[in-house]
Amino acid sequence: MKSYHHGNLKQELIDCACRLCERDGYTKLSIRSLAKESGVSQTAPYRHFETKETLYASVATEGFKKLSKACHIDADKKITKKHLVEIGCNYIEFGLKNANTYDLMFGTAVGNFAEYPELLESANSTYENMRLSFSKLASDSDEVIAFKCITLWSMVHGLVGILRKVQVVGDDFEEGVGPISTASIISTNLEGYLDKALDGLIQS
Amino acid sequence: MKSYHHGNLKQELIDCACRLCERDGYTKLSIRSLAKESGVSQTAPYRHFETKETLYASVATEGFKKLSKACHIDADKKITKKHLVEIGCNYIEFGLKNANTYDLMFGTAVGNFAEYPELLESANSTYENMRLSFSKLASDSDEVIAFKCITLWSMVHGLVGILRKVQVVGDDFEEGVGPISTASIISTNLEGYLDKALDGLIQS
DNA sequence: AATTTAATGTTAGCAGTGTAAACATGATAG
DNA sequence: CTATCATGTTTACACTGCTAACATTAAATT
Repeated sequence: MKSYHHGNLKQELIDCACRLCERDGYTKLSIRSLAKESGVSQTAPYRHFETKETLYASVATEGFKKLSKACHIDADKKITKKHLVEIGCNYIEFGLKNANTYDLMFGTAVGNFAEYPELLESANSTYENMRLSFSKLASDSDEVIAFKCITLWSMVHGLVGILRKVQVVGDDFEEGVGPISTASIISTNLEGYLDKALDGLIQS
Repeated sequence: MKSYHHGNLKQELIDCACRLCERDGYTKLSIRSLAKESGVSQTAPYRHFETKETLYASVATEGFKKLSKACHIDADKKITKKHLVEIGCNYIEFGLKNANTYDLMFGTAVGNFAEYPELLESANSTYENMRLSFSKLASDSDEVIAFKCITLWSMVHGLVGILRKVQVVGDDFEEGVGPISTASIISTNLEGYLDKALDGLIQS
C-alpha cells in the first residue's frame, strides 16, 4: 500500500531527472515521464517545480556541485602548476563523461541563473574554487587572477566542446591532418596537452 | 491568387528557419509555425525535410557557411600572427552575434553530422580554412598544424561559451574579482586578449 | 483535542507539438 | 494525351507543458 503523500517527492524527482538527463539528454526528459517513473500523477511535479526550467535548474545545480567536487584541490596545501593541470584534466573529464548534464549546465536550457539562487551559488562556487587555486599559485593581483581564471575556464570548456563535436563531425581528411585523429591524440594525453597549454598562462 | 505549388518552398523554409532560429532560439521553432509563416499547410515541410533534425541540419549548414566566410583570410597573401588574431576575433564575434545559430551548430540538436553530407562538408571546410591559415604561418608538420588548429578552435569556442554564460551567471563577487567584470574587459578588447593568448600557441 | 489551514497529491482538459497516412493537384516525361 | 511523380492538403495520433478544480492529509492554531 502506498500513502497519498509521497514524503520525499521533490528529491526523488531531482535524482530521477539527473539520471534521465544524463542518460538520454535533457531534451528527451518530460515531466510526465518523470512523474510516471516516480509512481505519481502527471502533474504532481508541478507542486515542486513551477516550470520545466525550474527542474532543469535543479539538475544543473547538482551538476555544478559535482563539477566543483571534481575540481576541488585541498586548500591547505601549496598549489603548483601540476595542481592546475590536474584541475583542468578533472574538469575536462567531467565534461566528457557527463556530457548531457554538461549541456544543461552550459547551454541555454536555463536562461537566467540569477532566477535560481542555488544554481547561481553552485556555479559561482565552481568559479571561486578555481580562483582560489590560482591565487595560491602566485601572488598576482585580483584582476590578473580573475583574468587567468576565465582563460583557463574557457580553454577547458572549449576543449570539452570541440572534443565532443569532433568525434561526431566525421573526417574527410588524410591521416594526421584531420581533426579526429588530433582530437583523439589530445584526449588520450590530456595531462601533457594541458601542461603545455598552461605554460603561456601561468607566467603571463 | 496563389498556386497549389509554391515553387521555392524548400529554400524559403530554410531562410525562414534561419531567421527564426536566430531570433528566438532553435527550441522555439516549430515546423508548424514555420509552415504557417510560409503560407503553407502544416505538413508541407515534410516534403522537403524528413524530420525536424533535417531542418536543423540545414540551418546549421548555413551557419557554418557564414562562419567560414567570417573567418576567411585571402589565401594568396602571406599569413602572419596578426591574421590569426583576426580570424580568432571574427570567430568569436560570430559566435556572440549569432549565439542562437551557434548553439545549433555546436550543440546536440543535430546528433550526427555524417548523416547530413552538406553539413559535414561545411563544418569540415570551416576547419580546413583554419588549417590552411596555420599552414601558411610556419612550416610545421601536418600533425603540428592540426594540433594548433584544434587548440585555437577550442580557445575561441570556449571563450564564446564562457563569455555568454558569464553575462548570465550573475556575480556575487567584489569588483575586479568576479567573472563578469573580467569577461567584459576581455570582450571589449578581444584583439589584445587573443594576441597575448596566441603567443604560447604559435611558437609551440 | 478539535478545527482550521496549508502543503501536496489527483483528475480533467487545453493548446501546441512532431510525424504518419491517405488523398489532391499539377508539372513533366513518355 | 496520358501516366507518373514531386509536391501540396487533410486528418489523425500520441505526446508535451501547463492550468484549474478538487481530494487528502500533515501541520498549525485555537
